[in-house]
Amino acid sequence: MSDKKNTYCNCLYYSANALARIITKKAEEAFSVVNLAPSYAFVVMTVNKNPGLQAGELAETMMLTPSTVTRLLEKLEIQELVKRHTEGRLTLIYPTAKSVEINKKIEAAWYNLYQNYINILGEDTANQLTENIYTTALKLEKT
Amino acid sequence: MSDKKNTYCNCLYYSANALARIITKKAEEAFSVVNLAPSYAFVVMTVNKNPGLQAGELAETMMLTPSTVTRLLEKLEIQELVKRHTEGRLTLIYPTAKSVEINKKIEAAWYNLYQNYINILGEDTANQLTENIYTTALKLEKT
DNA sequence: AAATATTATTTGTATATGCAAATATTATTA
DNA sequence: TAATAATATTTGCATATACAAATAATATTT
Repeated sequence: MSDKKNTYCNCLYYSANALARIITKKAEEAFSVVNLAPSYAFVVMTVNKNPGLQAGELAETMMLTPSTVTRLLEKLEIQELVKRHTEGRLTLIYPTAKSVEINKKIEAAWYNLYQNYINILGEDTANQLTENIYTTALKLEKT
Repeated sequence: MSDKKNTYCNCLYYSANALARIITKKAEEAFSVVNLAPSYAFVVMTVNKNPGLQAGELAETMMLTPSTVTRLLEKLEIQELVKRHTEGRLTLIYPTAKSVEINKKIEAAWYNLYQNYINILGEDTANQLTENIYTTALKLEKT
């Protein structure tokens, strides 16, 4: 029984995905107050902070593929939470009245998410792990 | 620019998902030699090692929801890589000739995945991180 | 300047995953 | 023993994400 449980826990693929699913669930709860799935909330925050950002830059920042970002932007545009402006082959993204209006709520939700998991993990532990995970992602990405 | 990159890297949701996507891509490559997406490969390995395993146990072991496991099993059954046996309200899962036959290949692929990332990260570092991620997932799950 | 290569974005399609509800079975209580 | 509760699995539906190909625009070369 516990054999089964422990067979794969030393596999980074397995562990990383398990953690991602669990923390995503928490993030969904946290951002539900603004009716946004977490990645959408991140797009809105990022665009609010960087008006005129290129779609490709956003993809790189979020470590998502361009096609995924296109899909996120499509849906956010329908909700009037971003505005796309095509300039030549570039797509520049801008905040909207609505996105600016809810920005504080989004950031508060983000903060609540943070509080939630540092309460469980401890702040230093959580921060160290997060940084470790991030730098690992960067290392593996470059291969 | 690098502001944008660094805004979210201290968020566990963001980092964990980024890492999961990247390592999943590597896992997909590794398991492509057996034409299986990683989660399917894990199911096959697990069932080969634990014949008669319950669907729910498998879900718990893999930290996936029961419905997801049902979907995985459906598709594996079509490919004759598992056999489901309904006993009352339980579903017991068994290996097949085919799944037993490819088990060594799957385990080799798994080992290659491991070699791949420990080459980049260093074995001890990778193992420590993996364990850290796993125990964190467990902690957060229980909340 | 025309031809070609590079770059940025979008679109068609596929898939993994989960939630909530439905179903089916077993256990418990009255 | 009949009624109810608990448990295990499956189904209907929704969604995030990616790959590969298509499109469109700019840069480079000849």
